[in-house]
Amino acid sequence: MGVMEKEIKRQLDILSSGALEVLPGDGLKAKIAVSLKENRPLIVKLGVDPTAPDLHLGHAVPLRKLRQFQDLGHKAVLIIGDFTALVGDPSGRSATRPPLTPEQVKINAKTYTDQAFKVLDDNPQRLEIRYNSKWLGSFSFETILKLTARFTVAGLLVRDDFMKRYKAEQPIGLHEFLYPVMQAYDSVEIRADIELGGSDQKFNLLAGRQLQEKFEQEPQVALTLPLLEGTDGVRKMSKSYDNHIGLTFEPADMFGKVMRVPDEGPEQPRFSLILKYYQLALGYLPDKVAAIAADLEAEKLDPRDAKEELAWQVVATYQGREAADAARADFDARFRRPRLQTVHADTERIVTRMPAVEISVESNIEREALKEDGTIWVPKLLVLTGGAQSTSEGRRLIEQSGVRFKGELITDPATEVKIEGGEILQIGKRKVYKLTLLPINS
RNA sequence: GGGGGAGUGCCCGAGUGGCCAAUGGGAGCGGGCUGUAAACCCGCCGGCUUAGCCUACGUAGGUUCAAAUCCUGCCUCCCCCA
Repeated sequence: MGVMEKEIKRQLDILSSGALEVLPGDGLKAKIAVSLKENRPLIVKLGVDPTAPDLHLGHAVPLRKLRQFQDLGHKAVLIIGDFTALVGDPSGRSATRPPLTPEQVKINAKTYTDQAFKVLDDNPQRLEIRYNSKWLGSFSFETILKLTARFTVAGLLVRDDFMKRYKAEQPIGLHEFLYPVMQAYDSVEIRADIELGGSDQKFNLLAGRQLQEKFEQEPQVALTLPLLEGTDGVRKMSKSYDNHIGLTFEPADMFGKVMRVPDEGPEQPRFSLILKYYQLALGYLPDKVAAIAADLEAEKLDPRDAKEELAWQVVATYQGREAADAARADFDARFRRPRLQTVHADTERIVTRMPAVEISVESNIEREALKEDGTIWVPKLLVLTGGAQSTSEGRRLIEQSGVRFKGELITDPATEVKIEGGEILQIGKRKVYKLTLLPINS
């Protein structure tokens, strides 16, 4: 095998790892070959819809793949779909999604790129960011007619979710047909060699190929990535399923959420989900993933430790190493060896993230929460600290043995405690507060 | 333009006059257990210093001793025909 062939194979192995589909099957190999022969980087497109400001680990999957391309010297082009977002994203369940204002889109796009830069290489040689309103926004109706004439209704109806909805007699907005068209045009505009997307994007990616051909460009290769399961280990990660791990979550929360992901999904090989996270959420190269898999299999690596490392890496990426270290120490202290009861004496030392809650004498006497002698009804205290939404919830927590004040279990919802400052209040396993008493006039 | 259907707690969804703060599932929360905030088991899951009271079933009225349930207007959504 020649040097060239070896390099092609190396890149192909890395880039196709973890991919769900590569269409056409040998397309990626051909693109890499051309890239090497002509000594030019491939243009790799990833489209982003700035409709939702909250990004989660699932969104990071294509970003990781994009990064792999960058690391091999290729050029990532991030398309911010600000134009499509203005129209309002019709795909999926949430039927009434109000069109966003330009300001919102701008803010969302900023949030997105801020997060994306934590994964991507921001070297301008390797990364370009384009807003599709730049070209789509100025299209005349005539241009649109010419564009749409290149697609047929039957062709669009082939699309899985359109067909399903059509058969199920669910509504399909006319403008929804234009989505693939717009996205396809983006590929033409930037002359994409490869476009990445989730499995739900397959159709749109293929539409790009179709349109590029009409514009006499070499059609792009569509590379789809599997959807990452959420913290339930079953359904795809999504905010609407409440199983997501947000990229902006508090470090401790983020760490815990990763730890909480099951080792494997139902009826899947052991540890498959841990490995999937390594591969997709962290973008580990195939040989490293294989090594972890082997160690797990041989019981050289404890699955708990594998997951802990995973959690650390995730937090480190988005929140920094220090935060990751702290989150890990915190997790160990709270959930690992000792039960909380026995460790309580040391809680203050061990628990790294312990929000100090200031109880203001002045404002709370006015609200009749804190009495003049410094005592307070516990359910009220729980609300003041933010540990409970309502005194009713506070009551429940107490009734269910979830509340400790100065290490002592509170069992009666009517209990009042005296606050002098410095007391530790624990609510459940996760919430620990240190109370600070603010004197009057401070 | 015409005909039909629907709006219930964070989400899905039962409930068609009193037994409804409203079945069930999911999410969430507390406890137990544990390598794990997994799995599993038990409990909670509108508010209120809570054996009681208040507010709630799109919205505004009405019928009734009594309404999520019946009637009317309005709003929103969906389907079919054109």
